Amino acid sequence: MTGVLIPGPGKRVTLRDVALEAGVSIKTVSRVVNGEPAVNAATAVRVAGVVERLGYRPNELARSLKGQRSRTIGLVISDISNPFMASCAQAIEGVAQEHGHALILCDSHADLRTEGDYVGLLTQRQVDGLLLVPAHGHNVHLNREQQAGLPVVTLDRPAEGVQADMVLVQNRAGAREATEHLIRHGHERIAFVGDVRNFYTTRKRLEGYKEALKAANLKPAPSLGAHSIELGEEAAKSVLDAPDRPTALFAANILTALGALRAIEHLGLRIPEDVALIGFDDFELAPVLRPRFTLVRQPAAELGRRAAEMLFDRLEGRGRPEPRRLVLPTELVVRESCGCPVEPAP
Amino acid sequence: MTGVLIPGPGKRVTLRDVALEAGVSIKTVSRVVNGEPAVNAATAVRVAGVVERLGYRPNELARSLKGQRSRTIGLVISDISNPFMASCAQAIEGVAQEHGHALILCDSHADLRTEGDYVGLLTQRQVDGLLLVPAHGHNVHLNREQQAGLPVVTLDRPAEGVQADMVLVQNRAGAREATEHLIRHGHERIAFVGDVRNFYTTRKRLEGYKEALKAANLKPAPSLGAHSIELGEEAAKSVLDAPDRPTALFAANILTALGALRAIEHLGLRIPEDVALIGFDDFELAPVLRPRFTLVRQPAAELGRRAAEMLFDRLEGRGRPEPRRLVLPTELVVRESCGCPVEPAP
DNA sequence: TTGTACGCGTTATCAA
DNA sequence: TTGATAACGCGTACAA
Repeated sequence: MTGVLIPGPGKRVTLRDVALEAGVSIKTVSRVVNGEPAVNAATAVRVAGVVERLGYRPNELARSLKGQRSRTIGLVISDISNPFMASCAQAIEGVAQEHGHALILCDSHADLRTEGDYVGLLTQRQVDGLLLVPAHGHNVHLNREQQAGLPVVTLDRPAEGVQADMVLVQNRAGAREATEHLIRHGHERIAFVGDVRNFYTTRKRLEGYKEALKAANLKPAPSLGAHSIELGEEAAKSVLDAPDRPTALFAANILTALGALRAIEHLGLRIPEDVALIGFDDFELAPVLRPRFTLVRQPAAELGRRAAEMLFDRLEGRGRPEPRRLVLPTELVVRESCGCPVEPAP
Repeated sequence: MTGVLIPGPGKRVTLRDVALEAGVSIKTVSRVVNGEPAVNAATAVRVAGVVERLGYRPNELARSLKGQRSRTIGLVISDISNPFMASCAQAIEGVAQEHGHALILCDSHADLRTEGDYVGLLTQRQVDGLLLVPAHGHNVHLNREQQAGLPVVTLDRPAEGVQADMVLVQNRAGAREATEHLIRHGHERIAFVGDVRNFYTTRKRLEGYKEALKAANLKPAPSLGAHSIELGEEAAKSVLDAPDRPTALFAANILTALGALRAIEHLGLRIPEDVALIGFDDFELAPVLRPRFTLVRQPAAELGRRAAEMLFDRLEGRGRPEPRRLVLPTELVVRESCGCPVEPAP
């Protein structure tokens, strides 16, 4: 026995230690710790005292190994530094917390291979379920895990090549509504600046845009592939430099919205007098910009929350076995960049 | 060999299954899986084949239980939906990944009690180390874990009542530099709008602000307690409504910066002609605002990265035993809201 | 080169 | 009401 009272590194107190100290069997300690009924009140109190004094904490790893469930879920997200994703993640973390589960965070950087690696790692860690924002491509790695019985819920977009639960937002309807709003302002040449074409969200928003134009007998003018603010700026510039300059722009995500903003300024045009502008995907500063930014808002927190809840429905055995698909409404937040009258300062 | 190739739900393949199928002992399979040398090449190949065919994946939980290290670290962050924190988290996740560790994400919502609960949960899960953005208050719960040998690194601010490694940014120097910049523009009445006074970062920035004013023989005019955009707006309004209106404002964080922006507009003042403005804490839209926003930028990703690296230094036994403290430089990004000449559009 | 036996810390079974 | 003992899946020590 050393003179040191503070336990050295790595010396964790186990059930055995408590049992020894309290003069009972480890099972009795286990019972007390887990609040099982069949324990003499007196011994329970005594054991609880020792537990407290020694600072015993159950080893969750051992519990998991024994119990076949890790009380852990995995989240593979495409980019946590994206505020939209961060809000999703925050909501997910909250739901996991409520259900007594830990959340392992993985950032795939929207790379399919990285995503696959992460999914593998997570299953090795015996996660009880998986939430993911799938990278573009064929998410085959999910098949294997699903067939092994791992519940999977995707959010923001569906996984390809796999049948999984999913929670989406109304990309098509949202884009359509925004475009219709521009049409109602009298615009006839409305351009679309969007991200990479083979992204699910880009495609859907493009569809909505086209639908609206078609219904009004107008000609679509899409420009795709803008995967950064810079590319968005270039795309917007070339669109606005065309001979028959569009009088309105629909920027299908935040990157292109900001890029468009820069392009418009660079060209010396005014919003909304020369070019009306509507974006997709919320950002905190939208109401601070001048003119105030009109956009299609996505319910980020709710997206995360509902996806997590859907996962726990599975984990807790609720709901039908067939894949579920939930689509959340977007909201057109009308401010000024679309050409609507300036609100009085609040 | 059964006829069913696809394992049913929950039926995880174990070393035993592989061993049985390959006609070898468990240990031999283990050797093959872990790439240990002492294995006959032929059997190694055969076993590897079975591993592949059965889709065996080592149970990381069992490994951890045996090996006394979970290859998992915990991150307790105050608010993941804050872009600054999200960038930290992203960098941390990357470093964890590089070191083969999983990252458990916990959002304390800046609540001390929640933080304590999370720290407890994480140790129960046998995390190898802890990263946290401590909530305000006495972070006593850390003492216990630290004494049990758990490495802890805090970021953005120090923990109170505990000696732990930490990575900070130069709050004082950054604020001082910003204030000096305003002074150099000729301002003599420079107000400070900041978050809650007992926040470490608020205090340090306030100190820097005061230092700069004192050196110039000017009188400080701080307004504290602005813990939301709305409160920031009110604070800025009351400051700017005072009889001797300040000609410049230093907004000590992003919330107050946005609040100030609103207040200034509401009062019908112009930036920087009527009020010059400098903020603290970067945001993506700063260059998009008009006028372009001058601010003190914090190296969020580096903060996260360095903190994580510091943790792994400990985990891998590098470095001295005494607590380390790393302070990263901030950068004054001069744009227009401070009164500097308008840059030509790029 | 391969296999046996044990232990990691828990919970579950069954007997006392 | 309690306790010995066997799992959980893996790695380590030692034998064969």
